[in-house]
Amino acid sequence: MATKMRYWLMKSEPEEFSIDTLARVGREPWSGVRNYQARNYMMKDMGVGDGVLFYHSNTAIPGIAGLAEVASAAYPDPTQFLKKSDYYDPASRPDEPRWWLVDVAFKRKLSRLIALDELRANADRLDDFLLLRRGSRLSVLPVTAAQWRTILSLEQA
DNA sequence: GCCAACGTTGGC
DNA sequence: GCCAACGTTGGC
Repeated sequence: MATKMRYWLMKSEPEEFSIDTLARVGREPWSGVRNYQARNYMMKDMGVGDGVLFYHSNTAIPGIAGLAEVASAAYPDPTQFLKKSDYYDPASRPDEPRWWLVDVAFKRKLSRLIALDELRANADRLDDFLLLRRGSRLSVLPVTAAQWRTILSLEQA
């Protein structure tokens, strides 16, 4: 019996890794997450085929730029063991990795960016969307099926 | 276990 | 570049 499909939002700084980069490479290990809550979503709750809203953060107009999907089971983030990596974690041991990730595969770029401002303007239709919570900094967060549908309907507006 | 200091995120 | 919000670290 298939596990129920879930939906997520994953943030990336487009200067580091944008939806266009994902379109070009097709698939990418989501490395560098160093927050336990975000890690737990990837490690414990994600399943292959889950929907992903690809969000551009820390840029002139932050917002949802495209759609992707979870493309692998969780596995240890190799960058935590690479001394030269920005994501190196000297406290993590190979026999007990601290940081896990999933691969993410490109689905499509949205026909237009759905900006954070526009999401805020529709907050009443998005029922406590975690992205819009004050002070929210999570880089991986769950999206409900209803929120997913509402956001995609905004694309046509 | 408390909490001040520090580092990071990310909108603006 | 600023800084509010938040997470982590480490002394005690």
